[in-house]
Amino acid sequence: MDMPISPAVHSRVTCSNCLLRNLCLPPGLSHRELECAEHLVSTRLRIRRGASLYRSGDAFKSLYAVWLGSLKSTTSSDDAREQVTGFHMTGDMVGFDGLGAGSHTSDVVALEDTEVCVFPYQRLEEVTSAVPALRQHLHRLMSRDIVRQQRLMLMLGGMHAHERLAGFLVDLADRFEARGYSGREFILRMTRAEIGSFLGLTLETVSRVMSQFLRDGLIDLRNVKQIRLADPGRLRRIAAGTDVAKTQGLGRAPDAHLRVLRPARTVAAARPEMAAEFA
Amino acid sequence: MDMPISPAVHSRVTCSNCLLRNLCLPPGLSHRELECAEHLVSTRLRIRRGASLYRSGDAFKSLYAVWLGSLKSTTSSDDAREQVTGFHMTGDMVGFDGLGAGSHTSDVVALEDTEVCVFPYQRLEEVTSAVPALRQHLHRLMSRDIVRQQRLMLMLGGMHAHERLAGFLVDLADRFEARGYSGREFILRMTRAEIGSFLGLTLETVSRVMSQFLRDGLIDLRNVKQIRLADPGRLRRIAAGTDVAKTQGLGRAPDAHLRVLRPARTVAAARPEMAAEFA
DNA sequence: CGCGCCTTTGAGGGCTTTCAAGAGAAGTGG
DNA sequence: CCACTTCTCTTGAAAGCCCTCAAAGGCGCG
Repeated sequence: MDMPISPAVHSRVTCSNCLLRNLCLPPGLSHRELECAEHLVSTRLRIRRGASLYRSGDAFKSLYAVWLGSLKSTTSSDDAREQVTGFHMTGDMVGFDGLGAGSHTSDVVALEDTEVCVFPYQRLEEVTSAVPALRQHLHRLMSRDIVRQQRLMLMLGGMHAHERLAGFLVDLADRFEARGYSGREFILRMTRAEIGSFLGLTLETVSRVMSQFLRDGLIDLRNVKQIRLADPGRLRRIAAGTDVAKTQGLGRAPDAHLRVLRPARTVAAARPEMAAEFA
Repeated sequence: MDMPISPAVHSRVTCSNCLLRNLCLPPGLSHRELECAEHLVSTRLRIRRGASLYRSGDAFKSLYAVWLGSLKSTTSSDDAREQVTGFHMTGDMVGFDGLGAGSHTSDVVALEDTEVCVFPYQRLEEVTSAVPALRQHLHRLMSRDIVRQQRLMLMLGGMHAHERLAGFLVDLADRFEARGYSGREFILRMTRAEIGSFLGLTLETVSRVMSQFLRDGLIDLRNVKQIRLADPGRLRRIAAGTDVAKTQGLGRAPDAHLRVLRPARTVAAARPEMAAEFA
C-alpha cells in the first residue's frame, strides 16, 4: 500500500542532501565535519498513525529527528493520569527524556504516518566528542526543550482558557512558519482532547473556546481540523494577556498571581573581582 | 533600598575534596579524569537572599552548582505575568536555560544566603570533550531537568490543589532525603506565594490547603516555615490521586482528562529490520 | 451504509479565585 | 530592647471559570 516515490538510497541516509539539514545539524559545518555527521544517522524509521516511537520504560538508545509527519509525547503519573507534554513536527528532535535515567519516561505516538531519522546515542557520543559544533548544537536543542517547557508551564500555571488556546495556536503558527509552511493556515493533527490535555483543559472547554474564537472572527475552520488564523495579531495579544476586551467576559487585573516579592540584583555577571571571605 | 551586594567569594575551589562531589560529578572518575574536572570550576559565588544569580536576558556564560542555600527560578511572559518554574537546592545544577539562545530566559533568585560553584561553559566544553563520563553526566543532568518539568506539567495540568501541594511536599521531602537531610522534617525556604506560583495556585489556596493538611494530621507546622510530614504515605497517595477519602470533598473519578485515544504500539524498540522501508 | 470516534453545545455544580480584613513574623532604626 | 513598618500568613464570604454529565450531529472508515 506504499507508493514508491523516489528510487532512493537504501540503508544509508544522507544528511548532506537532506532538506532539513539546518534543523538537525548546526549551520556552517566544514566538509570534513559534515562527513562525520553522516555517520550519525543509521536508518529512517516509519511509524504509522497511532503507533508509538517509544514508550515509558523503554531503554534509551537513540534520539530521533522528525523527518515527516508529527507526533505527540505524553507523560503519565503513578496512577492512570496521563497528559500530553508536547507536539513534535518536522525537524524536531525527540527523545531527550531518556538520557537521564537510561530509559524513557514518556510515550511518543505518531499523530499521522510519520518518519523519523534515528540517531543512535552511542554514535552521537562518538561524533560529538570529535565535532564541537555538533556537541554545542545538541546542547542547544536540549536547552530549547527546557525553555519551551518553561513557557508551557507559564500557560498551565496562571492563564485562562482563552489565553492558553490562543497561545497554543500562535505557537503552532510560528513553528509552521519557521519550517517554511504557512503560519496562517494549517492543519491541526491532534484531537481536541489532546489539545486539552496539553493545555490543562477538558476537550469540551477547548471546543467551546474554539467556537468562541470562530464567532469572534479570530479564526476560520474547515472540517474541524483545518484552521486559518484570521486575526493573528489579536490572538497574540490574547495569548499575552494584553487584550483588553477579551472575547467574552471582561478582562481581569493583569495578574496578581505573584506580587513583587523582593528587590533583586544580579550577582553572577557583576564584579567577579571582589574576593576574599569564606563561608 | 538595594541590598548590598555581597563580596563574591574567590576561593580556589577543589572538587576532589568536595562533599557534594557525587552530585555535580559522575561517580567513578579515574584519578586523571578527576584532575581534569578540577579545572571546571573557577570560583564560588555568593548570593545574598533576594539577590539574583542571573536574570532573563543576561548573556549565558556559565552553569552553576548550588553549594549551599537554595534558589528559585522564575519565567515571565511578554506581559508582566511571572511564574516560579523551579526551586533549586544543594547539589542542583542551574543555568541550562541559557544554552539554547545564548542568553538566559529566566531569573534565578536566592531564597536565602546562597553559594554556588561556577562552571564557565567554555571550560566545560573543553573538559567534556576530553572526558566522556563528564559529558554524559552533563547530558543526564539536562535530561533530568526535562523530566522534572514534565512531572510538574502533569501537576499543573489536571490536578487538584490538594494533590498539587501534596506532590510538592513529597517531592521536596525526596530531594532532601537524597541529599542526606531528613525527608520527614524540613524548612520551607519559599513563601506561600512562591509555592502557589509554582503550583499554579493562589497563595490563599496554598494557605488553605496547608491548614487543611494540618487539621487532618497530615503535617505539623512550626513557625509557618518549618514543616514535618506526619503521614508521608497518605500525602503520597493524595499526590498520586490514589487516596479515596481525600481531605475534604469526596473524591471524583480518577481522571477522565484523557480517555484512551488510539491503540498504540512501540516501533522504535521492536523489529528494527522493517525500519529501512522507504517512502 | 452503519458503526465508532470526534466534536459541538447545554445545564448545573464545584473548586479556586477574588476581595477584604486581621493576626503574626521579621527586619529597621531609634 | 522596643516600637514601628513591612511583609507574610490566615481566614471568611461571594463570585466566577471551568469541569462534569449528557445528548446529538458530523465525519471517517471498514
